[in-house]
Order: sequence, then C-alpha cells, then structure tokens
Amino acid sequence: MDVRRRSTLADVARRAGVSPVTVSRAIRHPEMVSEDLRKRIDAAVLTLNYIPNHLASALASTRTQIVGVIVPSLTNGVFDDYLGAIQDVLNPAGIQVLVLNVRYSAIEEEKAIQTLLGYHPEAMIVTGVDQTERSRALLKNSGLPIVQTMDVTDTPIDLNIGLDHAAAGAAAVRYLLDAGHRRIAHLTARTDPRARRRHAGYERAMDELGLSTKGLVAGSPGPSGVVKGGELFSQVLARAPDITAVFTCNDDLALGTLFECQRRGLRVPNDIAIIGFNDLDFCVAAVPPLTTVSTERRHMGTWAAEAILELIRGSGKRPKESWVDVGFSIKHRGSTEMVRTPAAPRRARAKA
Amino acid sequence: MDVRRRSTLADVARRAGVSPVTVSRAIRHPEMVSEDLRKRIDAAVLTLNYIPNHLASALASTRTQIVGVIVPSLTNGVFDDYLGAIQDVLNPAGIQVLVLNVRYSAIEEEKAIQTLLGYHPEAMIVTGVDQTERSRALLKNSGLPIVQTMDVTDTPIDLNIGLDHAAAGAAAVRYLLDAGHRRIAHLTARTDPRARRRHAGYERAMDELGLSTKGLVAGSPGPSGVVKGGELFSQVLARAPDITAVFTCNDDLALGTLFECQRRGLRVPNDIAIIGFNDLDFCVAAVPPLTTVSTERRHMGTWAAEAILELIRGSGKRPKESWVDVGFSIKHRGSTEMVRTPAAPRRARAKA
DNA sequence: GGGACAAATGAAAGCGCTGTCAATCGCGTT
DNA sequence: AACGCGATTGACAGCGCTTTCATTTGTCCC
Repeated sequence: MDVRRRSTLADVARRAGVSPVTVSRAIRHPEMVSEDLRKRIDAAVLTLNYIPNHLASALASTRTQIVGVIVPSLTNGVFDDYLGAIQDVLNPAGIQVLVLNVRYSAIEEEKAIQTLLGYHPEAMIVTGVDQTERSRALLKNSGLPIVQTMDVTDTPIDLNIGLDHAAAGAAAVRYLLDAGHRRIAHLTARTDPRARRRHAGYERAMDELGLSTKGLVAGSPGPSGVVKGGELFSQVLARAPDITAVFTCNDDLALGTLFECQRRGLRVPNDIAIIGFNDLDFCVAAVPPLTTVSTERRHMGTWAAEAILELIRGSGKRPKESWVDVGFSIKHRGSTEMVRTPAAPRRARAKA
Repeated sequence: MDVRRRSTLADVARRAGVSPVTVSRAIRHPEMVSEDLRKRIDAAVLTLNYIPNHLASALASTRTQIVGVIVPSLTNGVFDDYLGAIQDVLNPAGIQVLVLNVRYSAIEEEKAIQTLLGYHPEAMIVTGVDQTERSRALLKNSGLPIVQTMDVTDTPIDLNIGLDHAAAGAAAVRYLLDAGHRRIAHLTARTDPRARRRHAGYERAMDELGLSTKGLVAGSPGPSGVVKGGELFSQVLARAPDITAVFTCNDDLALGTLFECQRRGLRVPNDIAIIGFNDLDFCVAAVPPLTTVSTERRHMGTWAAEAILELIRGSGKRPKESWVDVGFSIKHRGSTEMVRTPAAPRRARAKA
C-alpha cells in the first residue's frame, strides 16, 4: 500500500528471499520455477501489489506485446465491430491493442504512425490504402508486419484485406438502375478515400448507361451524420426534383434522407428509393428498413489480427493469401422495394 | 532505410559527430544546444529516419507522457465526443491518450486498470464511479491523479465530474408526468450502473405520485441498439397496452421505439410520447424529433483532461472544485409535444 | 590581461527488467 | 565412488535513453 514509489521486481525478490531473476521467471515462465518458490513469490507479489513495469520489460526483452491500430474515426459505428474483432483475437494472446484515432486526416495519420512506432509495436494495422508517401515509407522501413484493411490496392505495403469500394458503389447504383431508376442522386460526406471511390463507382455505373449525374450529387467535406443526410438530400432535391432514388455513402446519411422524406411527405420507396452503405444496426429497424451495402467488417478485423498473430507468435508464416478481397453484399430491404405502380404520376423513366 | 535494426540515439550521435547526450538534448530541449549542432543533428535524424524509443525514454525519465482512459464502450455514440474532447486537450500538450475499452465489464475494467498501470501513465480517467474494490485500491495506491467521470459520488477516488443519473431519470419522467402522462414505460438495456440509476430515478418519480410501474419496465442485459429498442417496446406494449409514454435509458432505444410506433401505426407523440437519453445526432433529425435528456459529454472530457494537465504539467494544483456535477438538460422536441386533444379516445388519465 | 562566469558539451550512472551463461544441487549410472 | 545430466537458481550485462555532474570553451569585467 505504498503510495510513493511503486514496488519493483527487486522489492518482490527481497521479500520472497530470492534473486530478481527468479521473480522475473516466476512471472514470465512459471514452469521454470519450483513450486515452492513460485508460491512464495506469488505471495510477495500480492502483498506488495506489484505490477510489472511494462516499459522496462519491453525494453529489456524487445517484445512489447503491442499491436498498433490506426482508425480514421470512432464516431462511425463502422469501426466498433472491426476493433472489437481485432481485440477478440489479440487480447487473449496477451497482446495489447493501441488504438489511435486520426480523424480522417492523412497528416494526423502520419504523425500517429510515427508516435506508434516509438512504442515499438510488433505489428500495425492501418485503415485504408491511401497513406502518404512518408507514411508508407515509415511502415515499410519499420520491418514490421503491416496490414492495410477496409480497402484493396494493387500495391499493398505488406498484407491487405478489404473490398473494392468503387465496385461496391457501382453495384449499389446498378441495383437501383435494375429496378428501373434513372434519376439517382448520390450523397457523400466526410469524403475519405473510400467514400470517394464509392462515389466514383456511382459515376461509372451511371455513365455506363449514358446517364448524366449533373446536379445529382451533394457532398460535404465536414463530418457525416444523420442531420447532414437530411441537409444534403434537401440540396439535391432543390436542384433535381425529379430524382427517384438516392445512394448515400453511408447509413447515417441514408437515415437522414429517410427522415427528410418523412418530413416532406415523400413516400419511401414509392417516391424515393434509398440505399445506404455499411449495414449498421438501425437499417433493419427503420421504417421502411433501409437497403444497404453490407461489408465484412468483423471478418476484416479478425483476419488482420490472426494473420499478425501467426506472424509474430506462431509459425512466422505469412498467410497463404497476402491479399484478400472480402467483397460486399447488398441487403435488399424495404427502402428500395418495388412497390411502385407502373404508371405512377411522378415516374417517367426510360425502358433501359 | 535499414530494415533490420532501428537506429538509435547513438547512431544519430555518431553520424552527427557528437555525443548521445547532445542528441537527446537537441530533441528534448533544443534551446540547450547550439544552432550549429542542432542542424547537424536534425539532418542526421532525418537521414537515419530516427524515431526515439519511447520505452527507453520513458524508463529513463520516469515520464511517460501517457494518460490512460477507460471507457465501457466504443459502440455507443456517447463516448466519441468525450474521447475527442480529452484528446483535444491532451494531444497538443504532447500527451498520448491510451484508451482501453472494457465493454461494460467491471472485471475487464479491473484488468484494464492493471494493464494500464503497467504502462505507467501519469494520470487516469475512468468512466463512472462503480469500480470494484480492487480497482479502487489499485487506482488509489497508484498515487496518480484519477478522474472519475460521467457519474457523481460522495466518495470519489480523487477527482470527480459527472451528473446525477437518478435525478436525470426522475426529471425525464416528471417531464412526462407534467405533460399529463401516467402510464409511462421504461426501457433499458445493457444495464450499466448509470442506466440502472436512471431506472431508479424513473421508479422514484413514479412512486412519488403513487403510480405503479408494474409491467411497465422492459429490460435486457444484452447490448443496446435500435433494434433492441423496438423489441423492448413491443414487450411492454404487449403487457401494458395502455401506456402513453416511454422513457428509454438511451437514444438508440428511443429511436427503435419510434420506428416500432411507425410500424404499428401509433402516432408519436399523440399515441405514444418518447423521451430518450444522451441527445445524439439523430434525435433532432428524427420525425418527429426526439425529446431527450442532454448531457455535457464534451465538457466532462475537457474538464477531466484540463484538470489532469494542470496537475501533471502546470502548477500541480488541484482544481478549485475537485467534485463537479455538470447537471443535464431536457431537450424538448416533437416526440413529446402536447398535440393531443383533451378528450382523445385512448386517453384516460387523472388530473394530478 | 587575468579571473569569474555563463554557455555548450560530454562522461558516467542508472531507470526496471530480461537474456545469457555460469553455478549449484540431486540423483542416477557404470 | 567418480562422473554426468537435468533441474533450479543466481550473477552479470545491457536494452536505449535521460539525468546529474564535470569539463571545456568563449566572454565579460575591472
């Protein structure tokens, strides 16, 4: 119960009447110490309230038991599953996960990587594939296992698991196109690289059918959110009152759009169809339930963590595939259901 | 660009033709080193890609520049603001925030505190006031500045900023009572201690008017969520079809309730009034907007961080008040608006 | 112009722990 | 009875850095 100096290995050793090394072993490799001593030492640890100094331990052993994870946001419901999955794999293996939130800033990310490297993690997991050149160099030269997640690239730093956001965006739009929509709006906020790719997918899919997107896109560099969704939708609606569907870069915006429709008395999906992105919890609860593009967030986290675990603790072998595209799937729900009558008044669309 | 061994202070020193001490100073206290050398050293740092080893630095200086923060959840939109506020204060001061998520488990919290202590943080911020005895002892004996947030207690470990959740819960219910409601349900999930206190406040407020709460409460030990809100609401409704208002322990449940009402064709607030807790983003966007109890999350984070900063970097003085109740406020919105006609059919309530 | 003093740099020690290797102790082997 | 081996334990050095404290150098003052 000493308040001042924290007790050290040496204190415990003295108390147990053994040498410090033995205490260290009793803690790190109990099987190497006789049961007799182990008990004495455990008792001493308990009474002295000894907590090993991780700094000293890591410095001496060059094993920090830390894996660094960089996420662009915590606000976003998206990263909870992901982080949870990573922890579920790593924590039981005695590895601490150090999470740094860089708030969608590549510069902050660069700093965070540097900071994190100073803690000598045994591996790093970073979100996305759009690190700055310097970030890439830092990560590469670190010689550590690196996993880039959430997105895919032809030129990964090391390991890579994610999905093709342009393809996912295009798929969402084609889904609406197949349903007969032609005037499809796109809402986007907090335009991180992945949201930008989804947007690009939207443009591509529209372009393939020769459909113009002029006036159909509303974006905001600021943070995303449900309120923002309503605002962006209103903007588009003012410019293009004839839209019949909206693809939003995330579910928050989709929910905001849904509410704005309710507010304006627009029926969903009859007047406006909505498709979001991520498949957050509220999508299935909404009225109507929101159609959305579902991604394998937990799976990406698990895979990343397991690959790392194998590399630093297990065989040291890299996974068979060092590059994985986990794909995506469209959850078909009420917000895009085809309940419209063929000859509805506001409708007037090509036969495609 | 060495991939193997990372360069050390000594490497930089050799390269710059100075002693290691000088390099250390050039980095930590640039003003103590002549401009000439500083430049040479900076150059060497750059070419060698030197990143100080935080472990060694912290070990030698006994200053880790780390503040530990324990949160019960990341899923919950509630903790983003809070964490953001803490980082906004601490990061600019060169302090790293180590966040551990204990998923609403007092046992995990105990472990997390121990782990964190091993990293020798200079202070800790913990959520709530319901730590286990052992946790309390660990924190107290650490001799570090400790801040308990989000809740208030008469027996704080050290500093304490929060609000009285029982009072907030009671206030929410009285708000509904004042509006004439008598059959008020309460929904609660993931019953952490604070949610439990809000529930207690509900019971107290009801009891004050001699109103029975039998059959009016639905709870679930599992995680909260929008979907869960709908489920719990349905449960209560089955048992007590005559309820006219619902107080939920958080906004997710409130949103789920709102959706469930929409699904069932119950008008909000005419048939069912809803009041949530936290004032998350979507509350004002919802249709109707959700009345909710708003709490000062950012303020609590800022205060905690600033108090700590002052203690460990500044004057070392404790804040004037080491105990702060930040209170709460009810955001009056559409989901509880008094649009009901005096003689509505389903209504039949006392004059109170 | 010599001594005092401030500024700039370096040498040595050590933060708390772990890896390595040596020492010790039993006990079985031949 | 001498030897050897495995199982335990301890001594020592050092991880990479910072913190004294000492040394060197340049500068100022009377």
